[in-house]
Parts: sequence; structure tokens; C-alpha cells
Amino acid sequence: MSNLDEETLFLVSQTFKALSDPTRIQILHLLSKGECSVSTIVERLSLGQSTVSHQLRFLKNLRLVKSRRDGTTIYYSPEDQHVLDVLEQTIKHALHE
Amino acid sequence: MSNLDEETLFLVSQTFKALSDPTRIQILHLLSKGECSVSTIVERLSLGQSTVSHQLRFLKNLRLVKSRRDGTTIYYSPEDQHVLDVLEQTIKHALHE
DNA sequence: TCTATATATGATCATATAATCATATTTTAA
DNA sequence: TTAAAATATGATTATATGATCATATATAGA
Repeated sequence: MSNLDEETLFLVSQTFKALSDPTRIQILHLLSKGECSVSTIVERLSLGQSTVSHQLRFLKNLRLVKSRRDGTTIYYSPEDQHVLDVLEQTIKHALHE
Repeated sequence: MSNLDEETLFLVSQTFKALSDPTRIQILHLLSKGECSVSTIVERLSLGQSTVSHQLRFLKNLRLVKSRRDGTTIYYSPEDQHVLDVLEQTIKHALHE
């Protein structure tokens, strides 16, 4: 496996940290079914608008989700299949599958 | 993708949390090269014995590492290839690969 | 049994994190 | 250009986390 300098180590840990919160996992899991606007995420998951916006920024900073604007609405979706694979694999691991 | 009940959500988040700390990533990364005793990990990574022991317990609780005893020495290794795959994939993601 | 070695555990404390509140920004339409 | 709707941002606060210290436990050998 590739070596880990300090900077990479930090980036990797941050990436996992982005996935280590139930709220952010819920959001990413919802997005895995198709892109959603912020307000849709708020409704579907019964979360505060500010909470969702903060968490989306976190996920986006780590390139786990991407966004596109349509008018005043911003749609979020998973950055790539890679991200969903890691989530899926870890769900399986957690479920002893 | 599989649905996520509250309990699974928590387990998945804990699993990612176990991988979200630089110290624990270093440990797992070291173990990916071959099993190590606690004292070897302490030496190789220049960490405190108590720190390593605490972190190994965390990793083991989430089934990310396993251990075997030989006399007074306890050897740790990654639980399975699955775990290493997730680590490897995330390292690649962090490195934009 | 007594000692030494290896590892684990419990408590403490400084720091990091997530939710919330209030407010700001951006875009569209009237 | 003003208002409304959607989203983002900054500050605050309660809680979670990780390193460290002191101590406990377990195993092997004298």
C-alpha cells in the first residue's frame, strides 16, 4: 500500500471523519438514490436547514458530494461512484456481511 | 443500496469514526504490511503504550483488527482484506487518484 | 511464589465537533 | 428595485474525543 506522509494522513482522516457522523451518512445515503436540493434533504431527513447546509459544506470540502445550481435551488449528488463504494462496503462490514 | 435503520447508521458511523483518527490510520496502515505486537507498534510509530493500547481496543471493537496471543506478547493484524480495501480506496480518493 | 515484561484499563483534561440561532447572501420575479 | 425564496455563514454551547498519567492484569521464568 502507498506510503502515508503527514499531509496525506490528515486528508485521509478528514475524509473518514466526513463519513463518521450519522447525519452526514444519512445525507450521503439519501443522495445515493438520486440528487436532491437542500430543502428536499431538510424535509426528507427532518433536519434543520442550517444543519444540512453546514454538513453539505463539510462533505463538499472533502469532495464527497458535488452540486449544481438551478435558479435559487442547489442540487447535491455524490461526487463519484468511488465514494458510494466505500460507503456500501462499510455498511456491509458493519452488518457483518 | 441497503436501507439504514438507526442502529446500522450508528454502527456505520462508529466504523468510519474508528478510521477517522490519524493515529488509528497509522496503526492500521502499519498492520497492513504485516502483523505487529503492541510494543512494535509503539516503537515504529513513536507513540505512547497506553495510547496504542486504547486505540487498538477501539479498532478491535469495530472489528477492524484482530489479535492473537503468544506468551505475554499480543500480535495485531487487520481483520480482513475488506478493511484494507476501504482504507486503500480512501487514500486514493484523498490523493485525487 | 516472586519478579519482570507486555499489555490493558480507568480517570482526567484540553481540544474538537455538531446542532442551533441569528443573520447574510444569492437569485428570480413582480 | 424591492420582496420572497433558497441556501450559506458566523457565533455559541453542550457534548465527544484523544493523549496522558497512574495503575491493574496476565504470562513466563527463576
